[in-house]
Order: sequence, then structure tokens, then C-alpha cells
Amino acid sequence: MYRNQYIESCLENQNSLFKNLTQKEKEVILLHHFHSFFKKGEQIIEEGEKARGLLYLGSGKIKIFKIGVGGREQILSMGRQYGFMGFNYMFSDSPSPFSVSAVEDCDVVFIDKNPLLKILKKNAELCLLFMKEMSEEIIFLNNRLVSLTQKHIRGRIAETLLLLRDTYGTEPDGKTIRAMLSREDIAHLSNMTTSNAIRTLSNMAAEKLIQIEGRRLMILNNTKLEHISDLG
Amino acid sequence: MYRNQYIESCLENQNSLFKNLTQKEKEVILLHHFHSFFKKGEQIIEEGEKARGLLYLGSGKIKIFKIGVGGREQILSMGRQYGFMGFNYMFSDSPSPFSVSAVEDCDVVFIDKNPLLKILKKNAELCLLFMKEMSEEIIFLNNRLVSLTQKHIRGRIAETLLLLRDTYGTEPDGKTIRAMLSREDIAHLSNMTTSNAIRTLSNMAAEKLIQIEGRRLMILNNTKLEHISDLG
DNA sequence: AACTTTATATGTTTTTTAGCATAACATACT
DNA sequence: AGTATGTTATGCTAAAAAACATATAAAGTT
Repeated sequence: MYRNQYIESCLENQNSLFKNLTQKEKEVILLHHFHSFFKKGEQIIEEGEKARGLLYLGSGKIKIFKIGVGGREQILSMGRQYGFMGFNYMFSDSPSPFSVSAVEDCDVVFIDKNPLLKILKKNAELCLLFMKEMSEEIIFLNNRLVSLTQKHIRGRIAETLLLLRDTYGTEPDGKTIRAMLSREDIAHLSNMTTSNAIRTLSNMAAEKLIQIEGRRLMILNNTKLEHISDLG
Repeated sequence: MYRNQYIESCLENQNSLFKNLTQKEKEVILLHHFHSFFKKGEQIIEEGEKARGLLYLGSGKIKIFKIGVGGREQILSMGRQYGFMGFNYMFSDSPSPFSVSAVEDCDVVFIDKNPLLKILKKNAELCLLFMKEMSEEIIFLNNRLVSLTQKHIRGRIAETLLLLRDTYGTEPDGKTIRAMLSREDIAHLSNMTTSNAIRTLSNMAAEKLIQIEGRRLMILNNTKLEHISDLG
């Protein structure tokens, strides 16, 4: 059976949902998956279309977003390598409630819905892992809802920087966020216009809270940034 | 074994998650539940405290909310009779990420976490029902995130009125929303100050979109209200 | 019934943020 | 290299919503 490194990591990685499946179950997924490469900027799923099944990100970075009032984009969350997304696709036939696109070159593994559902129906242990993931997503969304509605621009930008760092980690220097988003994406992640995102980042750089080198962002004063994020 | 009408409906109702459990499984829940009555306004769960387990609302109405920046309340969702909530309590030991309180007199059934988890571990069918509920919650939160951040005040109030109607239904006249929230709760549900909620409702009444009789709110022009909600 | 307390209503001011305009800069393309 | 295109940066203006200030009405309390 053909295995590429992506489906391989999807099935075997230490923190993968599927690592404890039986050989039989893994073979089912192997038989019913599809690997696809997306260039930076390409759309992986479009809001309203029917999704094939669960998504696994073998490499790269993705954004999950919705288009709201007047075509304005709101990023709901960012996906990282070795992460799963689209649990909701598994449990209803309704079209995707959001779009997904590649923020960097991405290797995506699509796992077909029905074979996976069959496995779930006979594997409560796996179900528990799924539910834990989903429950964490609910908690994340609850927190995000309050942050994005209540915090002021500075608080939202601070939170976004910390979120990006916590999601993607830093370079060995411990400061440089391992993500090169456009200012526009940062704005859409923080629920504000691009100019306000740029302005706020510039101010924070002037205050030595962060350092800006193009799209490389460094967190210089973590304590203060957290403080700004917490106070809103 | 003692059964009150609330645990009864929790186990047997046509659309209850538990209706298809075996007699044995139902008995476990029966043995490990706790019924409690809450007066209007009383707190059922406080953010940060450890929750006992899953919640079932036998009667009444609840609000699920968080306290954000500067003590400002944001209502995340409203619960209705025969509804379950707090799925996230089941899958991690972390303290409750939100508070729950009674908007009307409520009969709440608490179902203990560990016995229910044991049932889930052996009942993938039940797991699937849980996952479907959770996936709907995720979709709801995604939509809400975009609405609350992007829509203007009028759009948010319109959405809240429609949401309340869809959640709690109407009186036989088909117009009167079966929920008597304070203006403050309506404001916190719509992410705005109380005065802005009052003002906007007054305006909508003046435009004959709705009719106000104290806390009784009637939707007079559904089409226009949906239009206002959609356009933001 | 008189008195608190709380909820609703509405006008005014101030703050925040979006919207717009323009410039500098970087990147991709031919 | 030169041109087009997109991104980042910054100032200015307008709109939206919060904050504040009272007034009125309703609901509880003694």
C-alpha cells in the first residue's frame, strides 16, 4: 500500500488522533484518503461547498475564515502542521460553514467521511479523542468571541501576536514568531481594518514592545504584551 | 428507584440524547444524577469553578455567559427546556470556561461526569450524538463570532430577536417571542450597552418592525427584520 | 401608601474605529 | 531595467458606538 510522509504522520505521529488505531482501521483510512498540495494563497475549501471529510495538515499553515457583512473576512482560527480540522464535516451533511485557505504552501490530507464514520461507530476510544478536540475548539471559540467583541484594538492585536506565537512557536531566539502573515491577515484575525493593524503594530514597535522586520515579528516585551491583551 | 419528571424527560424524551440507552445505562445515570431548582436570577455555574458534569434543563431558561474586560458580560448562548449543555465539562478537568445562570425559574439536572464517561466509552452510538451536538455548537459559535464582530447595532439587535424567537418560539399569535428578557440581557446577548439596546428597540418599534409591551416583544415584520440582520 | 430600588427611556458628549486618500516600498512580470 | 501590481505606512475625516447624565416608570419592601 502506498504511503507518503503526510498520511504516514497522520496515522503514526505521537500526538495524532489515529496513532492508537488497529492495523485494520489504519488500512481503511489509507484506502480512503487523498493527498493534495496547495500553493500559498490557494483555497482549500470554499464556504458553502460540500467537504469530503476530515482534513489533516501534513505541512504548512492554513487559515479558517468566513466572509461576513459586505465581503469582509474574519479569520476564525489558524491551523498548524500535524493538526486536524473540520470535525463538523463528519457529523452533518450541511455545506461547509467556513472557507479554508493556504497561508503557506500546504500538504493536505483529506480523509473520507463515511469510512471514518464507520470506524468511529465501532471505536468509542477514538470518539473520546474527537470529543476532546471539539470541546477544546468550543472553549477556544468562547474565549475568542469575548476577546474580539470586547477588547480594544491594542488588546486584540496583542492577543493575536500571542496567539500566533502559541500556535506556531518561535525561532530559536525565543522571540521571532514562526509565521509570516500579511498585515491583512493579521487584521482579519484581529477583527479590524488593515490600516488599523499596521498602525497599531507600528505603535507597538515604537514602544519597543515588539520589533518589526517586514513580516518577521518579534515579541520583545512579553509581560507587557500579555498585560495589554488581558486588559483589553 | 425514584424518578422525578425532570430526569424522566432527560432519559425518555423523544429528542433526548439518552432515549436509546439500555435500561442498565439509564439506571447508571439515574443513580448518578442530581436535580436542583434555581430561582430566576440565581447562578447555576460560576466561571472558573469545577462543574459536576453534563447539565440538562428540565424546565426554564438559562443564559451561558462570560465576564470579559472590565466586568462586562457577554452572553454566549441561551439554553432552553429539554436542552443539554456543558459538553466540554465531560472531556477535560479544567474549570468551567463560562458561567450559567437562570433567566427564569429552572429545574436543572446535573449528570455526574465519570459514570457518564464510562457509558460513553462503551457506547459509540451515544458518542456520535454528542459529537453532532458539539459540531452544531461549533457552527453556531462560528456564525455568532462573525455576526457580533461585523454587524452594526441594528443588525445585531435584529439577529438577537430572531435568535430568541427561533430558540424559544412564539405565543399562538405567531409574533410574540416566548421569552421575557431584561433589556440588559438583550444588550449582553447583542454585544452592546443597555442604552443602545433600548434605543434600537425603540426605533424599531417606531418603524413598526416590532411591537413592545414591556418585556413582551412582538415581531411585526419578519421579512424586514431578517433583511436588517443579514445586511448587518 | 410611602419609600427604595431597579429597570427603562432618551438626550448629549466623547471615544473609538472605519473609511478614504496618498505615498513609499517591495515584489513579480515582461 | 522598467513597468505593473500588491503591500505597508501614515495622515485626515466621518461614522459608529460607548460613556455619561438625567428623567421617568415599574417593581419590591417596609
